[in-house]
Amino acid sequence: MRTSSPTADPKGEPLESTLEARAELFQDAMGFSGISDREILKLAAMATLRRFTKGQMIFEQDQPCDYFHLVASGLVKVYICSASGFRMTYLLARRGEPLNLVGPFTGDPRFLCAEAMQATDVAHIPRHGFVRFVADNPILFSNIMAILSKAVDSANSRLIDMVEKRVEERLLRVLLTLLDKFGSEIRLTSAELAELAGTTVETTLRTMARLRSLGIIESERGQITIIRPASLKNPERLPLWV
Amino acid sequence: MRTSSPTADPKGEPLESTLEARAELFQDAMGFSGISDREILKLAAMATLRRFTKGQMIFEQDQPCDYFHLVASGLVKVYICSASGFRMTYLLARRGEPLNLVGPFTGDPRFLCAEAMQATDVAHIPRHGFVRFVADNPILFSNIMAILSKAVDSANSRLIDMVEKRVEERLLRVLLTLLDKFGSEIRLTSAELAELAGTTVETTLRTMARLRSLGIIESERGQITIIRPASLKNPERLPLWV
DNA sequence: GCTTTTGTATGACCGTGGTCATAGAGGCTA
DNA sequence: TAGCCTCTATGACCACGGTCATACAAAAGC
Repeated sequence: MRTSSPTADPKGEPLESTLEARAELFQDAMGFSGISDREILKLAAMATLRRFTKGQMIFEQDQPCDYFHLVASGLVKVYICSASGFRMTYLLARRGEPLNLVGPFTGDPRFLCAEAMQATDVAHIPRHGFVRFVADNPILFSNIMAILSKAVDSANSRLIDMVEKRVEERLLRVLLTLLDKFGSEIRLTSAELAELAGTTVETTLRTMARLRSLGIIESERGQITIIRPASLKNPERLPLWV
Repeated sequence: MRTSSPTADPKGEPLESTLEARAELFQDAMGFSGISDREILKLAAMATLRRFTKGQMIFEQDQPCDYFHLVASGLVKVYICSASGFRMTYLLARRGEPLNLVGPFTGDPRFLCAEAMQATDVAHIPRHGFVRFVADNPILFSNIMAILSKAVDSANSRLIDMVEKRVEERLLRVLLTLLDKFGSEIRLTSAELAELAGTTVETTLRTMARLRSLGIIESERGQITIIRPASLKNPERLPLWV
């Protein structure tokens, strides 16, 4: 039934898991609220878990999309990569967050790459099964649309930021977003922050030095601590989606 | 039945139209392929046409989304507007193109504004009716997802362009896109081009002067003619989505 | 133990492009 | 015809931030 398109085998190590554990994962996954337990079990039955090590790719750009991916544990960055190697991270996903909501519907290759930032487990559902499931549970459509609308808005909002905001402002917005999502202890390197803010490592380090001298943050290798969260919460500054 | 939320009356002048004319519009509208004629008639029955003059707003940001909009004639730009007044156009829609595919599903206010660039007619469908129609015609979901996936990819791709491409390259990409969509005669001003490329009018004018001296384009007031289309078709350079 | 790699830190340089200014040409209305 | 607005055009200025360089500390590998 499958065409002989250049599909890629899923990466990562297969992982044993119980149906209940998978069901529990989908139960409170982003975008899956309002689905009955019985339906959730169908999803869980289709899913398989795979384990990825730090730095391992979960999917790469220009590959057809054969699976829907949902993070079960760990942390994943989803980014786009330009021809010249420039990266822009636009999603940091942890347990319960999907990596590719759109891809499974078309199956077409996209620009996106996903990479594990830590040891990470990811649930895979074959795309056709996923699409059929969504068709059977129309509530999912509204959920997915709501998420996509945020994603599109966020991307467009960042576009404007790139034009009219300087690096410091963009970095503050990234920090605010991370504060909302991960709390005041942010375990990211300057390189990772740079990819989120759309700038270089050097400029990020310089800007961080300024923020440190202002007493807004403290930092050590691989970790940033936000000392004065209030100073990030400028009413002009909304958190990004991610 | 309607809540007393701060809904805005639709703008523009009501326009008489026949059911057949509206059906014909939806027939070949973007994203509506694969719908039976009988179903199309239902859509057409829900729709009303409104006329807008050049410069008139079709919807504005932070307004709840009460209608699905489809362009029947003319040209509309959909853009986001920053607090400081900076604009970034991300869609030029003409006959058959929807203005807000996502909004009707959530109804929430978004960042977007839509403005008529010429005398323009737009079909309005109340959002609840539209959502119900989509639920009854699941093919629409895949169509919409396919369009959204392009929109998200395009936004992300432009994000990368903003970081690593200089203005000339971005402008060339915009010109290539416009060439594909409108042909070699592009009836836009430098200000409109600037909003598409994410730069200022002055820089656009300077860059256009350079392209003119290279013999790539010719231009007069309100119009750009691409003389050497081949020179835009660098294999590195993909057209944007719109 | 050593070496290598990764992350942080900072200086020097300078190009792109934003801002402000001025000016003229084309089009519209009164 | 005058007056006004829009669009085009171009010069002068300079700051933000990218690039390249060096240095050092911490972690990781062998």
